[in-house]
Amino acid sequence: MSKNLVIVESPAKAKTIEKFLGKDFHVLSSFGHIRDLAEKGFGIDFENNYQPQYEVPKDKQKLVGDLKKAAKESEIVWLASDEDREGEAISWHLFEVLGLTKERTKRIVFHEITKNAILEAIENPREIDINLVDAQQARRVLDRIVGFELSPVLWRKIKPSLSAGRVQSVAVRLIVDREREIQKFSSEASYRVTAVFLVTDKNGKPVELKAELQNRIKTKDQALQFLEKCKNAQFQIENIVTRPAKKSPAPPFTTSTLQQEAARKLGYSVSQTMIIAQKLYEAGLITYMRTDSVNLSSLALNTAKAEITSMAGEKYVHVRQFHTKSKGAQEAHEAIRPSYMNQHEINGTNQEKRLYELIWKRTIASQMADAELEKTTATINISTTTEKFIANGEVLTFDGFLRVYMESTDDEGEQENSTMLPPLKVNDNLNIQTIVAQERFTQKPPRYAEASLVRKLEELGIGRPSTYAPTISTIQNRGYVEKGDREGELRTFTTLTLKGDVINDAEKQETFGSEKAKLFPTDIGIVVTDFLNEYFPNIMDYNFTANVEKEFDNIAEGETKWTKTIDTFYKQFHPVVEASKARSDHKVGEHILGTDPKTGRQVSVKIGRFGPVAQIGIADEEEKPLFASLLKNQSMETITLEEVLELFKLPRIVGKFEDKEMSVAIGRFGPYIKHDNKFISLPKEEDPMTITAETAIALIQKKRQDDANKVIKVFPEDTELGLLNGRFGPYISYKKKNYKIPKKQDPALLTYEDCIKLIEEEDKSDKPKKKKRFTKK
DNA sequence: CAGTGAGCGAGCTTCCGCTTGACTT
Repeated sequence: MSKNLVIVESPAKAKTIEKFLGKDFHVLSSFGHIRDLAEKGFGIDFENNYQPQYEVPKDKQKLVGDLKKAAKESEIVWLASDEDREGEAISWHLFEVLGLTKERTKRIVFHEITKNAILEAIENPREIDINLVDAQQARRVLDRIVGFELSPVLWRKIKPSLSAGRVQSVAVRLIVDREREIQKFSSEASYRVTAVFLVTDKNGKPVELKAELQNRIKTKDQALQFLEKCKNAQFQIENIVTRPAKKSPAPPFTTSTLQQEAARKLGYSVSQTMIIAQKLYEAGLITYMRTDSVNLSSLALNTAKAEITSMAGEKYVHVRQFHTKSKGAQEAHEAIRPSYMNQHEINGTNQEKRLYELIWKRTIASQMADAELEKTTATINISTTTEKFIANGEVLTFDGFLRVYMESTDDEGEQENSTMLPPLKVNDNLNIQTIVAQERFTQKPPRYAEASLVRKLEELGIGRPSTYAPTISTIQNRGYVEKGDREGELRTFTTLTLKGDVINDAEKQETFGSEKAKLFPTDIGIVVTDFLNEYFPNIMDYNFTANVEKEFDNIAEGETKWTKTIDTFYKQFHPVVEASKARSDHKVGEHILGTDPKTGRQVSVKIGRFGPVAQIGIADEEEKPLFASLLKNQSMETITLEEVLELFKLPRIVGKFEDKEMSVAIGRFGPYIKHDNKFISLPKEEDPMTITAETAIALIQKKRQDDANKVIKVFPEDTELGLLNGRFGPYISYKKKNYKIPKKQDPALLTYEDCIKLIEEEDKSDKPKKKKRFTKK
């Protein structure tokens, strides 16, 4: 055994570091935190000054045992977890759990995985910073209190299994607030006026010069008046200004900017990006992918410089060190960059290749020279009015970093590619070709996509690089938010065209506002957010995290005791929770739409056990109430009495087939036909209210056909056993459980005995399943 | 995997941040 044991957080890091340190050092990994508050209950002793009750979780016990053993066999244990609040706490937990002593324990930190950085860290050990650890304990305990006090209130008031927390509830609020902004938004029209002139280029050939009127025009009448004025006007170049301009490269990637760019340029979801990046990291191709730092190691800077020089020449090099702007950044790691700058591309899946290329380009570009431009603005005078046309031109005089990388933006605004202007002189008279006044509308604020929500959270200092992707998943899994598309709407707009002496007035149509893979709040999300906003405005405040972070900083500085901070918070927070529980009115979010004209009973909507539900009658009445789930595209906020009454027209009998009734209804998975106790989903284009018996029969027969194709083989020995074709290829179905078939095996050749063998093998290897924690559907 | 939602009551759900696998419908 080695004399020295080094413990880091990540196994990939351990492998790299071991190479730098040589034989006397053995490097192991803690795989993140090794201890946490007790899983059940609060895990906090409220009677005893908020003493945390820590436990080693089941899946960490073996690891902790191994670490203990390794520590015992080593002379010195080097705790090398990250240099941030969480990392310090990990070191402290290791110290406590492994039973280490101060004499033979050293705490070291490094921000980059380079040999020099690590050797230097070994030269400069320190002790565990208990103040920083306390700041982490405060963070942990606060999050537990907020989450575990609020969630049960939601179970009681709205629906079981819901959740609330410092991060997720604010994330949902952002989406709900944005949705309301969009609803409130009314777009304003104005006229954008563009002119096309004919001028001659260097060779005497006619070319077009496009220019835009300085200000937009408010109304159609005014636009017409303007065009009238232009009919007999002279157009003359009044002024030409040319000025140099620069574009600078974006900083290298952090977790959040990588997620944004991968979404924009490659169309990856936030979690997809992280999974692919993890692969690249484990293969040693990139640095750590969960980071808030834009910092690059000096090694990286030097090798990037060399790479750019050999690729493009020294002129293209501009070494920069960027600085993190985001709130609450802890900068324990480098920016995300390629491990080796001279590796332009990699082997791997297509997705891995593309993500790597993106990271490589962004990193290299960040160390390249600014792009240089020459911007030209020509002002064009109109003889009959004081208004001016402006023509903009742009010439790239030096491409600089643009040679490898251009950052994308979320703006879908009307951007015109600026190009070079033809040669112009002041006082030149211009030949007008057309002037077009086109009606344009102000745009609704866009809904958040996954990545733009992450950007907003980061901006507010809410959440950490390691939690962005899980948070996005959580709010979708809880049913607060749904990712979806919205089809664009059609609208007409007016285009006025002046050509010669004639003004043409035309109406055209365009679609607008279509959105893809955006986050929409559900009724549950809206009701939960409204409820939390009402009772817990402090927690829901966009600045709540930033405010408590200041408190944590004070603890880290040793100015405040962490239990004092928690005590102050809890004494204020807990009574509010109790008060919200005591509220004895009906379900939160319930509202009454009117009365059923047939029975005179009350019609209302609320969040039920299975989501939004409409109800006729109330529970206390002698006659039981009737219920019907809202449709996917309906919202509790906007649904009308008429629409609700429609819902109760189902189930509807559409006719008979083979002497059995066919009925249509809407279930958990959408509209379906029920016939002979079998269920058949309706395709999207069929409306359950209008579907005919003929169509229904056709669907039933199609379903029978499909089912027949599904079966590869059945066995006379046992009717419960079947070989079937499924979404993931052939499989064995037995007693309602599914079993795999080995890939190389031809399923058609399997005998009854083969199948039973496969089933027994798989049942045997079925390990006791872990609690479903992340993958709950 | 499917028409649920009363009422009774037991027992469960839940947070955020560090880390990787295991796991397949």
